[in-house]
Amino acid sequence: MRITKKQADENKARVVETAAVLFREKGFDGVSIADLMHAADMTHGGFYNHFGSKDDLEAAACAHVFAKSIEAVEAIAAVADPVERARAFDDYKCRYVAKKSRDATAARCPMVAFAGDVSRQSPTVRGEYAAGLHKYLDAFARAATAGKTAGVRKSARRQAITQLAALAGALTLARSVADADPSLSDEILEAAVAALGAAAH
Amino acid sequence: MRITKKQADENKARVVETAAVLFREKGFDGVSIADLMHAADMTHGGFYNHFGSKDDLEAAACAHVFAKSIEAVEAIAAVADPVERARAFDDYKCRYVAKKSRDATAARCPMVAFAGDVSRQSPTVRGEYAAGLHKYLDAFARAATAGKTAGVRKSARRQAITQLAALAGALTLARSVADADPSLSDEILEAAVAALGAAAH
DNA sequence: TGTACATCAGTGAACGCGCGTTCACTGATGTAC
DNA sequence: TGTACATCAGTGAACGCGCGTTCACTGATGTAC
Repeated sequence: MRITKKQADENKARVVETAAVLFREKGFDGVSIADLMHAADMTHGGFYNHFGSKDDLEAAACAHVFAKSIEAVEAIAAVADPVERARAFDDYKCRYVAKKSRDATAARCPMVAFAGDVSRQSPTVRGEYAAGLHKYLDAFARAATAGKTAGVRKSARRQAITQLAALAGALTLARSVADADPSLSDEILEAAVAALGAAAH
Repeated sequence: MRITKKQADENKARVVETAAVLFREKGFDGVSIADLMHAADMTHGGFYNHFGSKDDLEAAACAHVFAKSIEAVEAIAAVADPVERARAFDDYKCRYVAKKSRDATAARCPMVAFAGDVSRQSPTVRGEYAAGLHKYLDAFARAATAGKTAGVRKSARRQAITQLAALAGALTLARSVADADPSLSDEILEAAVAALGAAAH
C-alpha cells in the first residue's frame, strides 16, 4: 500500500523524532528497531526504506538532538543587550542543572545522554556527535564571551568550556545516582547551582 | 577436574579484575561472558560457579574499581602536612584530566566509565555504583576541606563537588570526541587544567 | 483529462547470529573413618 | 597415616531468546502516453 511522498517524509521524520526521545531515555542499544518503529506507529520492516542501518539512524538522531540544543544556545548568544543576554544565559544554565532536568530523561541534553555510549558506536555516529558537540560548545562559549574584548576572550572561552564541563558532569553524576542515592544526587545539583551563583558576580 | 580452594578463589578474583578492565574499556554490554572468561583463561561454563548472574559480576566489578579510586583519594586526604597534602591533591587532579588519562580507557575512573550506563543497569549495579560514588565523593571533599575551619567547610565541600563534576565532565566530553575531533578533545582537557591552575591560588 | 503500468512505502514472516544461562559430565580435592 | 567416597570448580555442548536485517508481497501513488 504505497502512500504519498509527503506522508512518507513525515513518517521518516517521525521515526527520527521518536528515536531522539527513546535513545536518550534508554540508550542506543536499549531500543530495538521493532520497539522504535512501533512507537512511531509503524512496523519494523519498513525501517530500511528510510535508513541504511541502525547506525545511520543513530547518527541522524544525534544530529537532530544537537541541532535543537545548538539553536537554543545560539539564540542566547545572539541577544544584543548584554544585561539581558547574561540573564538569559544564567537562566539557561540554572535550568540545565535543575532537578526537573535530571528527571526528564527523554528530553535530556545530548552531551549527557550520549557521551558515555558514543565512543563505542560506529564512526558515523561518533562523527555526527563530535560535529554537534563542537558547534554546541562554540555557541556556549560565544554566549559567555560575547561583548568581551579580544584580549580576554581566549581565557573567557576556556572558562566557559570548564563551566560547561562542570554542568554536564554534575548532571551526569546526579543522574547516575538518582535512583539509588537521591540525597547525594540532589547535593550534586545544588552544588552546581551554588557555583553558578558564585560565578555570576 | 576439581581444583584447590585457593586456586578457585584466585580464579574468581581474576575474573573480577578482568571484568574491571574490560567493562571500563567496552562497557557492560560490550563484553560477553564468553569473552570475559576467555580473557581470564577459563571457559564460560564455570562462570556460574562464582556469580549468580552477569549483573552480580557487574556490581562486583563496579565496587572493585571504586575501591581502588577511593583508596587513592583517601590516602591524599590523610596526608598530615597541609602543604604536602595540597600538592598531592593538585597532582591527582592534574593527572585526572591529563591526555594520558583520557587515552587509557582500560584504567579509566569509574565515574567516567560507568556513569552513562549505570542508570540502565539492574538495581544491584546501581546500588553498588552509588555506594562507590558516595564514598569517593566524600573522600574527595575531605581531601579538599581537610584543615579548613568548620565555618567554611560546608561551602568548601560544595566547591569540591563542583570541581569534581568539572573534572569528570571534562574527561567524559574529551573522551567522547577523542577519535572524531582530537583538537576539540585536547582543548577541553587544556581548559580543565587551566581552571585547576586558576583555582590553586 | 483519462488510462495503463511501473514504482515504492509499508507489512509481517523468516533468517542467522550472538548472547546469557543451563546442564550432564569430568576428575582432582577435601573429608570421614 | 591410609583408604573410600562425596564434593564441586571447570568444561563445552546445548537451549531459548531477542536482535538487526532480508525478503516476497501488497496496493495506492506517481507517471507516461
